[in-house]
Amino acid sequence: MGHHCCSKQKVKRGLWSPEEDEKLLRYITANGHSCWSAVPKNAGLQRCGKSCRLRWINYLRPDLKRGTFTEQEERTILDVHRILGNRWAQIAKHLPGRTDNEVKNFWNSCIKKKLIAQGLDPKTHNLLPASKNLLHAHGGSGTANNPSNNHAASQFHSSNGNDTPPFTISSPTKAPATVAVPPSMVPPPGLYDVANPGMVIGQHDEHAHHHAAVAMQQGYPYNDQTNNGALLMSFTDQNSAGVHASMDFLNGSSNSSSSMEHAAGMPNAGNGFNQGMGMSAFMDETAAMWATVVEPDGMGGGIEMSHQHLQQQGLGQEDVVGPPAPIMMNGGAAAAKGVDMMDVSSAVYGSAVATTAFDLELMESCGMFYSGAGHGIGIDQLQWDC
DNA sequence: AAGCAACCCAACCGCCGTTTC
DNA sequence: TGAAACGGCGGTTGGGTTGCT
Repeated sequence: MGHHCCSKQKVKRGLWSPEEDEKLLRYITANGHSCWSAVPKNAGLQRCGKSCRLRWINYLRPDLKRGTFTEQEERTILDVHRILGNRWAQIAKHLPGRTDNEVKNFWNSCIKKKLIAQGLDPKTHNLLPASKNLLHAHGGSGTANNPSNNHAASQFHSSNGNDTPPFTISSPTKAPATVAVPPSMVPPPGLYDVANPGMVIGQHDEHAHHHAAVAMQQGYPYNDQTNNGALLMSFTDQNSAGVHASMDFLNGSSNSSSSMEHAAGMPNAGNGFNQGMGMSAFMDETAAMWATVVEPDGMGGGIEMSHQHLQQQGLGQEDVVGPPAPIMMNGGAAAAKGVDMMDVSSAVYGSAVATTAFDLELMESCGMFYSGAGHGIGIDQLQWDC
């Protein structure tokens, strides 16, 4: 059963001949395509309007970029897909000259396989269960989240006795029904314990200038109910010497990679962040949140927490400041882990310097910061009125 | 060289939301 | 207000190409 516009007339199907291409190209160049259903008749083609539209969009359009995808394009696809999932048209909008069909084909024939080869689920960008099991088999008692749930954060445990995972992947793939954050709830810059809404761990002030802020009162600043992709996703690698962080979104309008550049891009928003300093935070379904602050030189880092809160958690400042120290905040039980962070994209592509066109427009286009009730956090607010 | 399998990608299918009448 | 037309999208298909045996 064909499309209704095709069922009315006898139309040709299959590959387009050069003659047909020329007819369509000539017609649209001269007349445009205000009404696709009229195009085949006016252009003298035995095709349905839908087929003409597809041919124009995917092949004849003059602004199309042909040829293989660049590494940068590849990274952009990966980054955007992580957030949007299989919304190829949206992804393609961030790749000038590329069509949704092209992106989709490239994903299915190339990127998807790369991810699978890396043991990652191409849908969620999480580790595949088989890979998780493999890594769990390295030993150590687990603090793992529900292992049957591929969406949960995956934690692996090294044999070094400190129960520190070799790396951690967290990907909040299930968005809450609605993240409605009234403007009054938009918190000031500071570091927040997501598991305890309202609990301010760190304040932004002149003296504690390395504090980063994540304002996620009840979950994720994410309102795409159909998407299963990860909003925030990072690897943490305790064995890495440098401090790397990843905030895979929020890299502002600047071109940023998915690792350090993302983290460094975030502070560009201004208030609440210092230039060149990034924060990485990611959460899992148990509302656990990891966070770290990254120094621009990649040597410092760690998290500064309020002394009061540290005491509440039975931690001293030295526990979290200094060495790279992402903090896991889960139900108020903070645990300092000496881990560094590496973005999954870098893990896949082995590059931490490539850039992406991923930008704030995307965030808005997917409704990421807007609640259904109209009380969501706007991009401008997310940047803290920069 | 022939046969086969895997891969690529252009095109189709069917659904959905929006617009028009 | 509802039906039809239309445009757009994501999933799927199938023919052509390439690589391997």
